[in-house]
Amino acid sequence: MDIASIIADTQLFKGLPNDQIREIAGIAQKETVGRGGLIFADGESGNGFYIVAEGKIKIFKVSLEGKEQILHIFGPGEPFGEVPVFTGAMFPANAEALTKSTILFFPKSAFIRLIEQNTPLVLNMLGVLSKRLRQFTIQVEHLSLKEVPGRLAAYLLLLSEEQNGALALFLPISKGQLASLLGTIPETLSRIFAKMGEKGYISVDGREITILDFQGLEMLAEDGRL
Amino acid sequence: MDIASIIADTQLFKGLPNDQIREIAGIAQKETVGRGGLIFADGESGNGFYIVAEGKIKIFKVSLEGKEQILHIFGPGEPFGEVPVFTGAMFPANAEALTKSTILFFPKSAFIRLIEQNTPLVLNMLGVLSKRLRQFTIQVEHLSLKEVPGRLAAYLLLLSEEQNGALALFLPISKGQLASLLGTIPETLSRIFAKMGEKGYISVDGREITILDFQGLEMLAEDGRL
DNA sequence: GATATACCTTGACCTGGGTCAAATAAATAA
DNA sequence: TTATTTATTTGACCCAGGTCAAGGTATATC
Repeated sequence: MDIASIIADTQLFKGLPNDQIREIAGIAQKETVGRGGLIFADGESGNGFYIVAEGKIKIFKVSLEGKEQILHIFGPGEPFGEVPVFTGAMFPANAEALTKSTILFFPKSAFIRLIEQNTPLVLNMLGVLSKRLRQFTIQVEHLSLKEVPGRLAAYLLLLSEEQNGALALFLPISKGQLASLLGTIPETLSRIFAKMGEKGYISVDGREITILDFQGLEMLAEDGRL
Repeated sequence: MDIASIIADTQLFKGLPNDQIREIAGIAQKETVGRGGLIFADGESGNGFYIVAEGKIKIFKVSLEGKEQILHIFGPGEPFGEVPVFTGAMFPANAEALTKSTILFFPKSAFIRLIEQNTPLVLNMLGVLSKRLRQFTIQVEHLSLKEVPGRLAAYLLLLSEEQNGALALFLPISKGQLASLLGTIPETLSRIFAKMGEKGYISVDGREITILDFQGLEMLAEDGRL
C-alpha cells in the first residue's frame, strides 16, 4: 500500500485535494518497528511526528519504580508525537509498538512548510489536538473521580459504542495493557473482571467479553460502586 | 484597558502585526463574572472561546458524589474553552471564576474566518493546544504514578520556578482549591503540609510557604516517599 | 467589634486497591 | 510436540489516603 492512499483517509489529512495528499505523501518516510520496539522516549527531542499505518502504538509514562501508565493507544490512521513539532519542547512521554507496526514519519521542517500554505490542513490539525485534549479531560476525570470498577465499565461501554452497540466485545489489547490504561495493575483488574462476572454484569472468556446487563454497566460507569 | 492591548501580549496573539491585533480585538466581547460565577458548564455547546483578561478561572469536573477535580487554573492572558471551537463537540468540563474576573469572548464563526487567512495565528493556536496537551500528560502521570506528597512537592517546585527560583512562595489559590488541583482532599493536603513542615522540607504560615530544603523537595517530587 | 461565613486543621477510623508470592493458563519458539 | 517465555488469576496482607466528626482560625459583612 502506498503512502498516499494510507494518509488519504486519516483524520488529519481527510478532505484535502489529491495533489495536496501527494505532496504530503512526498515528505513522509515509511518505517517498520517490531513488537516492543521503542519509537521515541520521554525527554527526547522530536524533529517530526508520526502516523500509524499498521499495528498498534502505546504512548506511556513510567514511574521510578517502573510502574507504567498508558496515556493512549493509537491504531491505523492516528497521528502521535505531534507535541514537540508545535512547542519545540521534548516528547512528553514514550512511544512503543504493541505489535509489529508500520509508521509514517513526517519531518518537522517540511511539514511546517506545508502547513503554512494550507488552511484546511491546519484546521484538521487543530481538530485532532482538541479531540485529544478532550480525551485527556476524561482520563483525568476517571483517574481522580472514579474508582477502578467505574473506569472499567466506562471502557467497556466505549468499546461497545465503537463496535456500534455490539454486546459481544473483543478486547483490542491484553488485560495487562488494559490495566495500565485504566491506571491500575493486572491483579486488581483481574479481580474486578471476576466480580463483574459474578454479579452478572458481563461474562468473560479470555479476551472475549459479553455484556449481559448494559444498564447495570452504565450505572457502574456513572456512580461506580461494584 | 482596551481589548487590543490586553490581547497583544497573550501567548495566542503575540507576534501578530498591529492591524491584525486590532482586527481580532474587534471580534472580542468583554464580559465580567463575579467570584464563583459559572462561565460554562460541562456538556454545554460552545459557540466561541475565551481569554482571561483579569482574575482567575478554574476548569473542573465534578463527580456524582460532588467531589471536584480541577483540571486547570487560568490567569490573565490564557485562553480557555477552545475545544468545542475545533471539534464541534460540547465543553468537556466546567469553567468558574475563582475571583471576580474579566474575560474576553471570541465567537467561533468570526474567529474561524480570521484563522483561515492567517498562518502565524494558526501556529500559535497549535502551540497553545500542544502545550496544554503536555500539561495533561504530566497531570495524568502525577495522578497515577505519584502519591500526594510527590504531587505537592512538584507543585511547589513549579511555583518556585514560575517565581524565578524564589524560595519564599505565596500560594496563588486556597489550600482547598489546591487539594482539588492535586487530586486529593483538604484534610489529606493539610496533613501532608504538616508532615513536610515537621521533616524540615518547608515552613508553612497560612498561604506563605518557604522552601527550606530544595534538594529534598526535588527528591520527594521524583520518588515520592515522605 | 460582633456575628456570620468561609477556610483550615486534627483525630479516629475504614476501605480500595496496592504489594508479594505462588499457581495456572496461553502463547511463541525450538 | 515439547520447552520456554509471557499473561492471567488467586490468596494473604498492608497502607495511603479517604470519610466522618469536631474544633480552630481567618475573612467578610453589618
